[in-house]
Amino acid sequence: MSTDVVRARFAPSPTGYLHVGGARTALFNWLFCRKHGGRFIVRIEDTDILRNIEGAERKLLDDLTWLGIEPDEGPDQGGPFGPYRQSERRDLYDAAVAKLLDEGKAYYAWDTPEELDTLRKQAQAEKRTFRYPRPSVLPTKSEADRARAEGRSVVVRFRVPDEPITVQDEILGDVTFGAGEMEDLVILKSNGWPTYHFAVVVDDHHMRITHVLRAQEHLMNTPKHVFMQRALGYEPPKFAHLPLVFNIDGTKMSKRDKHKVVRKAARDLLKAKTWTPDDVARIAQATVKATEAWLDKADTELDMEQVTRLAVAANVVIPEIDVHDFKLSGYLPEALTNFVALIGWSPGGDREMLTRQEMVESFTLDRINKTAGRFDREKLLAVNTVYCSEAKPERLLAAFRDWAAATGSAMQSLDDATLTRVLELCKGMRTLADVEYKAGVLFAADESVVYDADAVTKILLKKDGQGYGVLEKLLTALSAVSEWSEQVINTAIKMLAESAGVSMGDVAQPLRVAIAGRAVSPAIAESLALLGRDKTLARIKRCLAQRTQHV
RNA sequence: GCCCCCAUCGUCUAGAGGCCCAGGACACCGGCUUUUCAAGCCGAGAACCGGGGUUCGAAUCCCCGUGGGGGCACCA
Repeated sequence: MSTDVVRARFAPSPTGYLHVGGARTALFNWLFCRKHGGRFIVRIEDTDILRNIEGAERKLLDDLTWLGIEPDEGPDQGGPFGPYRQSERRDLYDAAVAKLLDEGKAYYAWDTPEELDTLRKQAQAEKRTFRYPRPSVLPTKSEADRARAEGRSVVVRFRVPDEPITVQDEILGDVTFGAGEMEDLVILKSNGWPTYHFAVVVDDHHMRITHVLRAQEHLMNTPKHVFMQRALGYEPPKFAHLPLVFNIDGTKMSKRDKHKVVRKAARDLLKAKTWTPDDVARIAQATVKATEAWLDKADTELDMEQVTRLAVAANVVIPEIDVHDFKLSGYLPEALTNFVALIGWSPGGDREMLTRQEMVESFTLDRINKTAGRFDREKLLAVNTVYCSEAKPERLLAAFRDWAAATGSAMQSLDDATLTRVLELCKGMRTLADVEYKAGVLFAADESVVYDADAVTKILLKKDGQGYGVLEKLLTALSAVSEWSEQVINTAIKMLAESAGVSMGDVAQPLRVAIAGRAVSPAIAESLALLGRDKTLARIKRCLAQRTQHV
């Protein structure tokens, strides 16, 4: 490129939420641009009209924003080389196709899918690698028109030069492909839309893309792209193929994993005769026919809501795959990006926790690995824990509000002061969701407290119901507390434990079960302070009243 | 089947010929702390895929093998 301004892009298809793998690709492109004072472009690759999903583009863009990966040019912000949706750039592709056709570098073809399929099978039977057989004499335009008039579907294929090619990759080094290893690929589909390969080449040129950082699964596409760039007289950009990201078990991370986990659980329950096929359908709120097809691996038969219902009933956790999933699970965007940056890249030394600015400063292509990495959720959790504990109160508050709004948590209604206090009380949290898990009951209605059977047995009933005895004493003691503050409450509880000759745990635990229904809550005195005297006493009474049921 | 890429603890990685009988982080195990759950603190174990070279010297360079992965659409 004649200009020395770095321009890199992230080019997702609007087929769903942003995948974490895609997020990493986007992040690396963004970091690279920031590092070099370049421009980060987002382009929507929506040439496959059938696969486009309504609303997906918005979600994709919103997820990027949430991650702090803001485009300099894109559908939202526009820019000098727009439009930034391929569906709006048809004329560019048409012109480029016409040029290639004119110069004999591309040609018409009208084989039916069935014909191609037959040829492929034939090749397979003969243990031969199938490559589209280029006709020795290329069809003319009028022949193509005639075929079209006869109802044939006409495509345009690129005539791949019969010569070896070496692709220079900034990460992998030189990669050479032998002559005749690529077939004449379709560049214009019969519906008039360009294929991915062609649109990418044309757009990267017109958008002045200087660097293509993409996943390694695209490596084999690169020679095709370079051939096309040469044929069109474009200067190829620099390429850098990023190592892939897999699940911890080495399988590909895909949206299907969500179905897979739930399907396995459902099958196990069916096998154990815990569920019947009718149960599955009832729980999912779908037809038996649909659930059976789904159980037989037809992902599309059930939507995510139905699958989620099954997951809840089967008590399995659906793995997070999309950025949005991680958001709902309570991860901080800065933790997610930090973690994901570390798969296939490292800043060197023993550094791991980096601010975005530090990442930008230390980001170089030569520090990107060639080896595929695995997505270790445990490590992500650890990174998130560190981010939560190091976040400033304001940041944590904002992140929690963001999370609460996204999940529809009831804690949304709390005021800033209270929430800040709760967040402080919950320090040590691994995710934002932990906050609700731990402190949510304190803000719920008294009647909604459900007593965990295990906690009741272990804490209230043991030693002949010692726990209940403590609660009765607590009722009196707490009623008499002069001032309802954490300090005074704490003193009252301690004194009670001392005079009764029991440990702090013997008092705090029953009290915790009384107010929270289980053995988990923030520090007891703080919890009571937050709950308020009336509700505390009411909950203790309610717990005592249910004693008979417990026994 | 054909083409291509890759190879350090269970996982992510540091390591660009001697600084490495290999360092960090997560996980795991043991312990401490503790009114719960988390968090925190201390400690232990844990790897250069195999075989040949090159070199005074190789985790680092070369070759072969093995293993893992990716790609072979009118999907992107």
